[in-house]
Amino acid sequence: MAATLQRRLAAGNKLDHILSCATRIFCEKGYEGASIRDLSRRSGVSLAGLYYYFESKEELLYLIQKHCFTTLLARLEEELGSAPRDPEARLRLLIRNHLGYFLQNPEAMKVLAHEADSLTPPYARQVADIKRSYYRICRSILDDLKRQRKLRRLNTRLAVMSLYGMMNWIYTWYKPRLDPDADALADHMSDLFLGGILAGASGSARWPRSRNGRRRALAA
Amino acid sequence: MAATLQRRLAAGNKLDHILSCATRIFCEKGYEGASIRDLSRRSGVSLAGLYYYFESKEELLYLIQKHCFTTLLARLEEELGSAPRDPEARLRLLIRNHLGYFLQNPEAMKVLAHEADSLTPPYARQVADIKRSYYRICRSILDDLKRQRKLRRLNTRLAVMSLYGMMNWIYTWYKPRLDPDADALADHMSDLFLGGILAGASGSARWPRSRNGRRRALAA
DNA sequence: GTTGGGGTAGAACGAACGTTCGATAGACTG
DNA sequence: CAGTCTATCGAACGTTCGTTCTACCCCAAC
Repeated sequence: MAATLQRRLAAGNKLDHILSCATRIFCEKGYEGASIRDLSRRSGVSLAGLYYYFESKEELLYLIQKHCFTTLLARLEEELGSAPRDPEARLRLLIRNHLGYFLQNPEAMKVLAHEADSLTPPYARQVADIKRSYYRICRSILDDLKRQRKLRRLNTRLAVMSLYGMMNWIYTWYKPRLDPDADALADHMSDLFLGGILAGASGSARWPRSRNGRRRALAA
Repeated sequence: MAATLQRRLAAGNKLDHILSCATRIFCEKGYEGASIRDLSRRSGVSLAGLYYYFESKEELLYLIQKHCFTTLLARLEEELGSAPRDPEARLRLLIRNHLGYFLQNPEAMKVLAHEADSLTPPYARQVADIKRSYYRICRSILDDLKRQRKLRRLNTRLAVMSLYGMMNWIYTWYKPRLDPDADALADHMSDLFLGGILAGASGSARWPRSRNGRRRALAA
């Protein structure tokens, strides 16, 4: 194990090259659909040679996911460290960070979002831990916002999941030529989400609840 | 081809059984990760016997996706047919229809959302056509809403995609015991989305644009 | 009572899979 | 110069894949 690590440090460049090829292939064909032979062809490394750099196909996916989530989380924590205390500002920062990283690394983004369930327990747990940290940051910002604005009816779990859904779904539709850039997209989603949170869940009853507990649609 | 159709009509029940087993397997292991042998075991039909009912593994996925999208679209069109003209009401109805169907068929939902790219051209195009119809209904409702409320800055494409992202991402996190039921979820997402659209994109400038065209976060 | 076709399955096909074996070439170490 | 270690490869291993071949059973029609 220690020997493996040393090897990797010595040959870091080539592993990086392999990982970036693997990311592209997983993105194009999915984890299960991609083969080590595809990776061999694309990277120019022989089939057997690849196994000098990793132990299994699954570890390959793990390395990609771990690296991306770690980077994403580290960037966010750094930015939040020197950010204002205001929850709205912090949430906007989180969204900008998330979309900025995702649109800069669209292939990795797809592998993160689409292969979230492809790892089995030994690897899956480690990635899940990082993801949980990332989730919790967003959730605690939202809890702060809820307190600050007295949003009594806000279900923060649902809100977090809705926000991540909006953001993570991007990989299925985003066209760089057609759609706005990362910052504009972040503004759009920040406005949409914050507008919805602040307008809908406060006591202002813009959409009054009907008797059975569901909201009625307004007739005009 | 006509003979194939006749066979299927005659033995419709068994094909249904196979399709429902296949849906569950695709849901659990993904399209690429699932094998016809899995399906044989689960359905109780021999490996060769299965091929009496479909022509290939890919057609199996196609049949599942086509059936689900067609049902979803038909339900929506029926409900919208006898619905009020008001775009907000119609949008709420669309969301309720979408989530209602998805949470009633969670395995199929995952296969639709997660294997959207797994079909190759001959099959993919037909499914894409149905999806496009479904997308356009939502988009045209949003265009109506934009006109009605004079939401000058609303990018309807982004709005539609954000909404679908919120809704389709559900399959990654929804826990029936923990989370609200379909109607409550539909209300939550309707309020969030409509609140965001109406508050953020109107001329009211709740979040003033900064000089470079991006919005500034408020300091309180 | 024979015929014919719908429905079924055992066994096998060739191809592709993830992984490993054994060898080799070069570079550093004593 | 002998010995070790890193990095690499061709070839092969055993397994599983999607699919098909062939034969069988059953039951209705003639």
